[in-house]
Amino acid sequence: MPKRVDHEERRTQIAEALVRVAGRRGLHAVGMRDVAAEAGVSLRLVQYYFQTKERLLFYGLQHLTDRFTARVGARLSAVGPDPGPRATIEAILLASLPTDEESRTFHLLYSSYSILSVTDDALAAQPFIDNPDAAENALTGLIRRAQESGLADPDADARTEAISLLAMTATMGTSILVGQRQPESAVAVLDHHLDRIFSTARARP
Amino acid sequence: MPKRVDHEERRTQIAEALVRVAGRRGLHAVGMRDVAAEAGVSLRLVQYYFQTKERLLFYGLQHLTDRFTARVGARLSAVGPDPGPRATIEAILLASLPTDEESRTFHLLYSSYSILSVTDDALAAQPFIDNPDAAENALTGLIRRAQESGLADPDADARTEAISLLAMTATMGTSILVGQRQPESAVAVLDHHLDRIFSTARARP
DNA sequence: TTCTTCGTAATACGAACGTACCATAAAGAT
DNA sequence: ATCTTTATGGTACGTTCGTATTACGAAGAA
Repeated sequence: MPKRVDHEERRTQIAEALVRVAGRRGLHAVGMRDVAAEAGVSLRLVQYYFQTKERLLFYGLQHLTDRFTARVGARLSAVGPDPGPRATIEAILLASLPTDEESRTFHLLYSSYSILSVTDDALAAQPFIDNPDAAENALTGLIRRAQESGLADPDADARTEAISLLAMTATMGTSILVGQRQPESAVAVLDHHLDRIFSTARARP
Repeated sequence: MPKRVDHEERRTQIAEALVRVAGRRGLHAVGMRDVAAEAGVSLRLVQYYFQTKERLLFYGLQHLTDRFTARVGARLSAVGPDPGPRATIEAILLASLPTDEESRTFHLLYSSYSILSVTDDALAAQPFIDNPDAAENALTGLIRRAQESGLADPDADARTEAISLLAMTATMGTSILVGQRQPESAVAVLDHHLDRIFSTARARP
């Protein structure tokens, strides 16, 4: 046989080509020939490693979320050793905002997949559904721990605030993507709410 | 000539067929033949009233936003004559949540158009961009007036809160759409923040 | 060495899509 | 009554897409 190549590596290479071309022209517009050209391989090879376009798209989504998870992890370690809960939350949220090319692509494609999953049952059954829950649980835990440490408002509802922060981040991310909002504006809004949550003030007049 | 039909009426009829079929199968999957079949007319007629598919999509988007604006207006009048600012805001936000078939379709298609506009310059230049600004300004004004009337926390930043409420509503709407969240949960989160904003408590310990 | 299997290529096929073209009946205008 | 315009239908064209088919060189197995 020929050089016995690593299939997983090749699949990753092709999936990254998919992400690049989809980030440029939109997920709806990418064909198998585009992916092949972008990856520098023949159309037949894309078929060889992913038998069908559907499978290619699934794999691409998986690859996308994996890369994003790794990216958030890297951001977290970058804020220094043992960061406080607020810094941790801020890092997670800011990593989700489309401020550079990679996060822009991620946001665009993740949104595209989500919207697609509404009318595509096969996609709706894919694993990326549990990702939001994980983020929500993580933020809820961080806020709870901050409350126990006296760093955050003990009267705040941790889960509600976690949901709110993630929800605001997502929409404002899309607004940045379509050019309706500047990243600084989004950061200001998020910081506003972090200030509120991470204040030990008890509000009762 | 034949019966001299109202062009605008026909276009509306076809645009509504577009919205229906796109709401069912997704905007990316709708072709001119589908729209023609759904509207009960020939393919040629769709071409006759909209020369190109791009124009059909533009008109469909316009029709969609018009219908939604009317829907929100109807909801507003339904809350009774001269409602308070909070009831008004609540009506606007709840009307945006995809809780029935029409709002579900609106949310799905508006999101699809938005995502599409990121990679489609012609769509990005379309009018639907200013709609979010209008909602943001409306909510900001309502909060400001509530503050002046002593109904809302005078320390709140009206615009930031307006942005936040709309952002949360949008993301949670998508979550409902993809089946990740129940409408009641979204309403609870929104009410939580409305309670906070519409409390006259001064928070300083 | 011969045989089989794996990676890669080129190309063909059938379907679907947007668009263009041709046709025609009906209703005013002259 | 003829002519022109309008609304509508049918259908053909060219392209693109996902997928299938065929082919072939190279490397380990026998």
